[in-house]
Amino acid sequence: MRAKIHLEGALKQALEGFGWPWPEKAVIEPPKDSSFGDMSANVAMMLAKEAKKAPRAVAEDIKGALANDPLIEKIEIAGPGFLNFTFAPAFWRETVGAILDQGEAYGSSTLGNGTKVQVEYVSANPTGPLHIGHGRGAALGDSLTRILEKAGYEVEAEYYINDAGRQMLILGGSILYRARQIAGLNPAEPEDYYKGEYITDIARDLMAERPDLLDLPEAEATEVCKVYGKDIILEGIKEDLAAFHVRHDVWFSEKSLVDDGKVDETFADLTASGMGYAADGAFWFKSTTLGDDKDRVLRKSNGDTTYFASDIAYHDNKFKRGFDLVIDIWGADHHGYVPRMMAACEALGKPGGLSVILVNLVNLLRDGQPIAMSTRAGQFETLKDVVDEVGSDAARFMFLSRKSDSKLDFDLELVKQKTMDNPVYYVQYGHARIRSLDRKAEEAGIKAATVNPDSLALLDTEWDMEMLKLLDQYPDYVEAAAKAQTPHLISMYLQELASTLHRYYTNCHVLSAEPEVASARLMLLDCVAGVVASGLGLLGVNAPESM
RNA sequence: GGGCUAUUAGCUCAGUUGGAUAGAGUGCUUGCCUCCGGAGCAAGAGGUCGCAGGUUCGAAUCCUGCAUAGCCCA
Repeated sequence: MRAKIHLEGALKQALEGFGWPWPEKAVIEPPKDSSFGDMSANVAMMLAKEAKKAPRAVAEDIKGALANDPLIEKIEIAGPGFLNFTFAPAFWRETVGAILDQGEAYGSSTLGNGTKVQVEYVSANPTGPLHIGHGRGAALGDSLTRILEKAGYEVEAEYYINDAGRQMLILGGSILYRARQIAGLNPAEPEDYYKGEYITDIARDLMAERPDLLDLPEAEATEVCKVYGKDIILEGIKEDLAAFHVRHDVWFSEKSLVDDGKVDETFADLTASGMGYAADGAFWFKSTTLGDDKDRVLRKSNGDTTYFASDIAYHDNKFKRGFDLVIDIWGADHHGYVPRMMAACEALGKPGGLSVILVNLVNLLRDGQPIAMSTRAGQFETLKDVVDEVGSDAARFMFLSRKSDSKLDFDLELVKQKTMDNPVYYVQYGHARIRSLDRKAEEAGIKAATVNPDSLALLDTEWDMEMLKLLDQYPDYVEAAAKAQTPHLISMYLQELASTLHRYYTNCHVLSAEPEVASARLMLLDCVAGVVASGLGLLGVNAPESM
């Protein structure tokens, strides 16, 4: 980040001197191949037309203007018009000071500038325990929350409880059915019901608490079952999420939305803005004006409101709570719903206010063999089972090491392994290794150096430089992950950081070096451990002192 | 039937707004311990970026068609 800021400033000044505009699409970043230098800029190519010169000639002019910068050691021009910069070692060494000064705040930025963001995720119907697929959404949402906060956004995490629809009636009916079975009444099997064993457990508990249950009228009994079941299941969901270190600030009830008349309010708003109308005894959303192929029903002629209607009202409510940006995390099977929801937000006067992240399927495997999952049939691997078996850290890292919108193979045996097959151990081991070194150093009476020109000058090997350059990039990765809403960038950075650390460890011995050098290296490794811990923290993964 | 998303090394996957010689890990081959945790490090081999056109100084990336797979809607 320091390198990027310095270079951008210097380039802007140089371009201003020539009277050339700053190209909007300029890319200033470390080149993919480090043999090209420390930082690379493609501005010359983009200015060629403006300056009426060949890209190479433009690059030569810029190079001349920056020739006297004391922090830049070397400037090279590559064929296509890239300017490649190599910074002086002294510049990189100051990264240590920046990291130690900022402490845990290192990596934060003002990118978000206090923008109010809501991240809504998991939001599974309270009709059964969370399964592995919900776990992926949970890891993503929680990590994104942490990353956005680090990047200067004001974030609220929310769980939307679908407690008003048909699924809840089915839940009530399922519990009642099991209760009657337990009582030996031989009831008729419902058309559609949840078959999991947990339903029977809930029915048994409820009967102990309400011995009068089966004497109640059908509708009332179903209602009692529904409310009781929902509360129990929701409690279980909260426990599972807590064990997975997932945070929700607000638990928002769909039922409260309906009961408070918010749906009708939103209908009125839509009518006022010309985006809603009544016809054929129903109420319609005029989505055709926003590119949909047909208008959508919000309230059917029989008076029932559709899922879409409560979703619009819910998003209306979110915006009225003052969020500048609303991020929804959904299962990828709802992708067809995205344009419609986007259109609805536009109709609510918030174009661009909604961002939907899709989370694809998780294939749960054991030793390469698929484990069958089906919620309705009651046979599935729950999130709890998986977390109990492989641990929260390994599961979260696995979920967050791929971009969300692609299918993920989750092999329990691989995720559990404490080997190179499993990147989370590689990264955590890096942290533990530094801490182990700290303990050894303490025994030997060696302390980390303080930041001063003498101690910094001892960080003079190629591995020191490599390490410092990568540490300097951490804030850039945080910003990139926040902008693109992709936590897996952090995971990839951490793997690279760990790899560089292990290389450093092998090539630059600490305790056997001269005492001053050992102290300087301990100081650098303190920075590395801090950044590893910070990055793992963004993923919600623990940074262990020893393993 | 209409639509969305994917297809990159043997395998699992990165690749930001179009930019340099397309990158990691794993697996395979071969090296490195009188030394801080070898749970490590290093080197090598491995590619028609699904196929065919197009756009331009330049395409894994953008456009069109086709193939295959998954999902959504009717």
